[in-house]
Amino acid sequence: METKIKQKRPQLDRQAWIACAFEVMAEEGVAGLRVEVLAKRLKVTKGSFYWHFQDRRDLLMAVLGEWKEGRIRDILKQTRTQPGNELEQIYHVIDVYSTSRSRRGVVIELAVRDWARRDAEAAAIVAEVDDIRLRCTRDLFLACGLSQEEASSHSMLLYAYVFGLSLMLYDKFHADIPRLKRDIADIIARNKRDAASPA
Amino acid sequence: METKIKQKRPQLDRQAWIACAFEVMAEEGVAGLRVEVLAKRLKVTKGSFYWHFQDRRDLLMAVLGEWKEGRIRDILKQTRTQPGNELEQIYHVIDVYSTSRSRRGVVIELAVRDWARRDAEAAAIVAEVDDIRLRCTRDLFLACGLSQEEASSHSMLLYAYVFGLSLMLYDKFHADIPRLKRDIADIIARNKRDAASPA
DNA sequence: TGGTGTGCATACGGTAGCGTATGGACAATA
DNA sequence: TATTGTCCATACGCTACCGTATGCACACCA
Repeated sequence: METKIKQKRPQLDRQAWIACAFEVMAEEGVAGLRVEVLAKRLKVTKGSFYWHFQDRRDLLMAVLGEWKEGRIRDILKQTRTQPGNELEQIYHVIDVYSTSRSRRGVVIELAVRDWARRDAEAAAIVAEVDDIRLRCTRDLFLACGLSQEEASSHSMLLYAYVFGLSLMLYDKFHADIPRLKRDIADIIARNKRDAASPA
Repeated sequence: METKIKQKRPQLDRQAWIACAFEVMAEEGVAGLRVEVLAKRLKVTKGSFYWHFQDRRDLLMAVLGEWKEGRIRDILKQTRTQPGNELEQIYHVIDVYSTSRSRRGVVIELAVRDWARRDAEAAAIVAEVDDIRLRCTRDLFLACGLSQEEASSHSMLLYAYVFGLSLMLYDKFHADIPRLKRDIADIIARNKRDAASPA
């Protein structure tokens, strides 16, 4: 004798499919992003899917666009700061992008980059995002007084490090990983420490 | 009127299938590693495959084992050096593992790590390889006079950097990428440079 | 010359997935 | 109340796979 719920399904839109696609992509990668799998998750049939999307690629491109916008918005947010606070902000960026924080975001990031290795359009988007990110943190290093070349090197090191870290399985290597990460952040943020702090 | 070639196919063995599997994995990732695709490449049918292998997973495990052995052999080779030559060897490792060198090796590396994200056995192998690599370069840093903690940090930074670099698309960022890479290698190899070289 | 095992071909059943065609429920509207 | 548009279900054909069963050629061996 259950209350007769009207079961008014909220009507799906493209956004709902895209959101679900990010979920699946985080778990299975782009290869696992199948129309019928998404349909099953959303408890509809693929008749619905092909109403909202031209085909599978249409969805993939929508996912890609959304990812790009989100990543750009995020890096701008993470690197915007008050003048004088740039060094602290650099540490913040390293921390935020270091795996442990948002496992989900990292996994999606890796899935997209894996995708980009075999798809030109995805590669173009990733290249664009990478370029913006590199410039954002380079500007932080510039504000800290590094030269153009130094700032560029450190910015590149920063990103390569945080992404590379997300690829590795280093649990057995050292007992105090957080400490290692702090030391590494120091190296990336200002390798001048040894020269400056004793002065 | 061609010479009547006897077409004596050389008889395939497991090794031939595994070698072909590495090729396909480099191009398509683990997801693209299909029995019938390999068969087509080797110009046989899958009847042959199931003669040499139990099933698809049997091949995958063989690939994984081979990858592990090769990676361990390689890191031992790349980090073995004469006493006193350790710093140079560190630069060598950074250079060798930096993308541009062996595109093929890098792509396979990424494919395996992508695989490890969803397969426990692959993850275990990757963890083992990572651990060995981290220890190998840590020993180089130790020989250079760094403390245990410093050596560990630098070793971790080194690997995260080289793998992370292979994930990125940074062409537009800077005109002289080789120079940036050299500067970064300096940072990783000895962040004491600024303190030491003026002395 | 018959026998045996190796290495592969052929054929089959089964699943998963793509995209299409068509129809039906339901709401808004006229 | 009839009409129209929106959103989804159903059913279909097609391809790419997996794994199995069985047969066939050929070398080697007695």
